[in-house]
Parts: sequence; structure tokens; C-alpha cells
Amino acid sequence: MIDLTATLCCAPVASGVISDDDALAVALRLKAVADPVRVKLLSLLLVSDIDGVRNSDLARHLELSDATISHHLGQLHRAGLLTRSRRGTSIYYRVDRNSLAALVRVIDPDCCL
Amino acid sequence: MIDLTATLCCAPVASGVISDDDALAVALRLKAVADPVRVKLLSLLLVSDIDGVRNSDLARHLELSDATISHHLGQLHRAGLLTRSRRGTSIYYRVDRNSLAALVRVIDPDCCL
DNA sequence: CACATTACTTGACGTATGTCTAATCGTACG
DNA sequence: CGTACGATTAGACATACGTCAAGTAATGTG
Repeated sequence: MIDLTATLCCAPVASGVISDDDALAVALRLKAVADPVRVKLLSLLLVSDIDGVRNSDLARHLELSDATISHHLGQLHRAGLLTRSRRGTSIYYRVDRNSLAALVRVIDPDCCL
Repeated sequence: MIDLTATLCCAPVASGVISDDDALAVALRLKAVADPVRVKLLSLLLVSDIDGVRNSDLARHLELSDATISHHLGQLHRAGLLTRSRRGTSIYYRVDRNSLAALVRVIDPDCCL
């Protein structure tokens, strides 16, 4: 599998045509965000970034099952977009702002200008 | 269906929690990009932006069938990320840099700082 | 240790997606 | 008009994805 935590920058725009491997890596990370539930999750996590948010709280807020939220958080986590830290029986998720910003830059046509 | 050409900005970060409708609109546009072939298409189109590129040329370059490329270009076009203009029997595709930049801003955690 | 709480995993189900071949549409040019 | 060329559409197929219910794992508390 491909290391989705590596840093990428300005692939499509600046450095000529993107390679197959880079295109796949970018697509996999974008796929991790390209779902309405996960967009809402990122939004929720970004506005309540203080200490992170728990699976069960997110499930209640989005009116979806724990299993479904766990699935989505796993996708975002595997893509390197979330960090998690356990406190007691709960696991608190936070957005890794650097990773998200890096992903954003890759498809930004104005990047590297 | 949802109008994917409307402009969105800074939804997750600044303006509190994103609405269901906005989350869906953002996710649909991200889905349009979240595919390795379409990432390569965007890359190809961005670096050869002069006059646009034809379906058949892209198909040859990516070694996929015309129908498949047409499918992917349709996805990107429906998402408002490409413009197309006919010259003769050929249709030339170009990236709508403003739309792409707007999409990028929506998920940029550093947007609106 | 037994129990409660929280999160994750598994298996199942329906739906959506990517790809191709073949057929259709649009435009140009003898 | 008929033929050619480029692009899209339709249909078919395998694969991937989102969701849930049920079961399992990890941690804390009496």
C-alpha cells in the first residue's frame, strides 16, 4: 500500500504531468474526504478542535450508528487527516491541519505561484 | 439535483458546522476529483492549458478507451471544474481554474485566516 | 473478578463506480 | 446525400462503498 502520510505539494500544477503513483496517492486522500458524512465530520472536528471529539458524540450529532462513524473516522485516520488519542475508554479525534492543508495544496491551481 | 457550479467558501472552518446540503455539494465536487484518472486528467489539462485538449488525445495519452475518458471528463464537467468548446468535430476541454480554486478553499483549514 | 462503557471488527446488504464494447449523435467534406 | 471522424450514450460487468446489527476488544469501576 501507498504511504498516504507523505507530504505532497503542487503536483498537478507546477511539476508537469503528475505520475501514476502520485495521482493514485492524491486520489486516495481525496476519496477519504469526498463523502458528505466525512465532510461533516471534518467540519465538526475543525470547529471543536480544543480537545478532540469522541466517536459516540459524533454519532449522536450526525444521527448515525457508532459503527458507521467508526468506519468514517477510520478512513480519515488512515488517510493521515486525523490524529487520535485515548483518554479512559474514549478516543478523541482531532484534525491534522497540516496534512489537510498539504492535500489542499496539491490540487490548488494557484499553488506555487 | 444540486447546483455544483455555485460558489462555496470556507464552509468547514470558519462558518461553524457545515449544513447537510453544503456537505453534500462539497462531497460531490470532491468525488469528481477523487479518482486517479481524473487527477491525471486535471494535471494534463492544467499543464497544457493553452487551447484545451481533445478527448481522443487524452485517451491515447492515458491508454484508456474514448468512452472511459468521456465518462471522466463528463464527471469533471458536471462538477463545474471543466469548460468545453467545440471546434469542428472535436471538443476541447479546459480547467475552470476559478471553480477548482473555490473547491480547494472550502476544505482549506487555513482559509479565512 | 464482574460489569459498564466506549470503540472497533465482521458479515451482510443494496447502491454506486470504473471500465469496456457496441451503438448513436454531430459535424465536416467529398 | 453518404461517408468519415470524433464524442457521447447505453448496456453489461466486476469491484468498491456506505450502512447497519451483532459480536469482540480495551479500559475503567464497584
